[in-house]
Amino acid sequence: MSTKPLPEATNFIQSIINQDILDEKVQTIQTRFPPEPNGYLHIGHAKSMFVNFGTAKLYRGKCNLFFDDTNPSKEKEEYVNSIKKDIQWLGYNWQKECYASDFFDKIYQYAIQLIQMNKAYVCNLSPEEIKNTRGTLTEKGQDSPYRTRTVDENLQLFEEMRLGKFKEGSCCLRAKIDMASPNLNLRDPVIYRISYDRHYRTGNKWCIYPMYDFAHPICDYLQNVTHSICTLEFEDHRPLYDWVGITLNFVAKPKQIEFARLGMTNTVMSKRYLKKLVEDGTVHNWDDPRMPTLSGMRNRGIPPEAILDFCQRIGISKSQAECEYSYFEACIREYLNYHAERTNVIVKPLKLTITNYEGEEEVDFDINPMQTDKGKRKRRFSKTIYIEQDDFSIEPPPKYYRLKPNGYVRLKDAYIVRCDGFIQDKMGNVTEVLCTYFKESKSGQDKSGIKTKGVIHWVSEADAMPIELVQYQLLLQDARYEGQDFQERINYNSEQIKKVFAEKYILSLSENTVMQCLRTGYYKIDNHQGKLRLTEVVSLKESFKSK
RNA sequence: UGGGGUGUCGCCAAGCGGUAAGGCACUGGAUUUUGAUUCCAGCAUUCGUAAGUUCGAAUCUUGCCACCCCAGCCA
Repeated sequence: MSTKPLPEATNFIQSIINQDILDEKVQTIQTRFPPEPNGYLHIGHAKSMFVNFGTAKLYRGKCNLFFDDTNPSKEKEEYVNSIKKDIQWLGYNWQKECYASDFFDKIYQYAIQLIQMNKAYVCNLSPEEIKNTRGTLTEKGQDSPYRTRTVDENLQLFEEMRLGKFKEGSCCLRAKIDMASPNLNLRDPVIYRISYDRHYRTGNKWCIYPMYDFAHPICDYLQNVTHSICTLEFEDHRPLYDWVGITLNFVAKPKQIEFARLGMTNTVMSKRYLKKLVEDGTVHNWDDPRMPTLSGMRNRGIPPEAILDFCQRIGISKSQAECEYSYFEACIREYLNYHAERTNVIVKPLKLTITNYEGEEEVDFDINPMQTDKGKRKRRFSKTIYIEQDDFSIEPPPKYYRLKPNGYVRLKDAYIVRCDGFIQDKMGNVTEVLCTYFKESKSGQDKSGIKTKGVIHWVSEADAMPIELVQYQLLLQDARYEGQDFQERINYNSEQIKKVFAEKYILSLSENTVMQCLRTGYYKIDNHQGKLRLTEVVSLKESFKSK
């Protein structure tokens, strides 16, 4: 018996594992993260990774990456590559990289063993006939007429299935359990089926493929998995999972534990929908910044640490939960506020001329006010600068702290200015603001005595450079309870490309990706084909709220 | 409807018979050269509901109620 103290259980999974260790049922913990390579990973998978990799780490155990590739019609190499990339991006390392397809030979042997034990039979009922004889929720099913075939006959037929002598759907291998079971999964489930689709890894070597319910417990066992953690919808499958282990006499039986999958407001998580968005061209690809995929989030500038923090904070339970998106955003903001290097970007530029200023000087600003040891950066201040259009108003609403005619405002890290006038075009749009500055009000050495409530950011003409703005707007209605059609639920507006101004020195940063917190939004600035690009994803729902 | 689950603040979520943690959101107020951040303060006499056991129940028992999952040769 180990004297090592058990990790304190912070969720029900850990309580179960602690008990298993106390009961000496297990020593080292082995888990697995089991995606099917039929799409890209999304934030829901991040929760699964957090549970599987995180649990293994907590107990100083191991976690494998296991590709559940038993359905050749849906799986692709592209997906396994993206999955591996996304896991690494999140910061997890797997112990072994396994594939269900690596175990096909062994799974096949186990099927034969089952037949020899008279626990499985080849059934010639059509899929529709199987459906019709399965019974209903309230009525028991009927035994297949092929249930009583002899072991030798089953062995012979299964071999012929493997050799490709039968058509798809003409027969399958079924476990012989109980057609009267109240659990539908136990009514002689299909465990092997015929498919002539080419498998992306095994090619045409096989034309019979194990079903999830048969392959999964075997693969877990062969990987020495101690705790097979999956989502709630598999709870009904646990008796079947256990049946396989017991019937095949596994020495160490892995324990299946289920937890609630992640649900979030204002977005959809199901791969079916995400795939549809990609296929009908609503988004560019799986990694479009509007997608809730991990690669989409990466392109949107969401740091992996924030995703993991979110998974940590929402907790693991069995209640079907739907987290508010604002919880996730809080995690992102918290991380960015502490880590993001600040820079100044003017999205909608408005020229501001300081009429009584001549020449040029340098002013300092904190690279990150949360971490002053990161130092300061120099920026040029001059007669002509650009401010945000929103930071100037001719007819300001009450409590408007920013620049207005005859009003004062501080230019961050520089001087206080007063608005003396403005120039409009024929349409009445303000094209330029005229100001005077106060020499004694310089940041850090202010002797002017002027108090300003507002502070606005700016970019000087000398430092300004245009960058491409790629702005995606999305309006995601949470229509899960509204029963609307999918198309009505999700309306992605087309992107807008604009010119914005940023400061040149963001080019000189060692990393080409700079995160910035601007008010409550988040942006990503990167170097795209030699040009600076600002990516912004605006939730219309949120922006309505703020107005 | 048979089976399997879940019900603790608007949203997550601790609690596991001794008298309701925490986070998000929200609301006040203080500091502030990002209307950000930070900081204080407020926010469930009550744990789906009704009985019962107990000196004492969110925690145990029983009956109701609500919601989710299952009738793919998908995972």
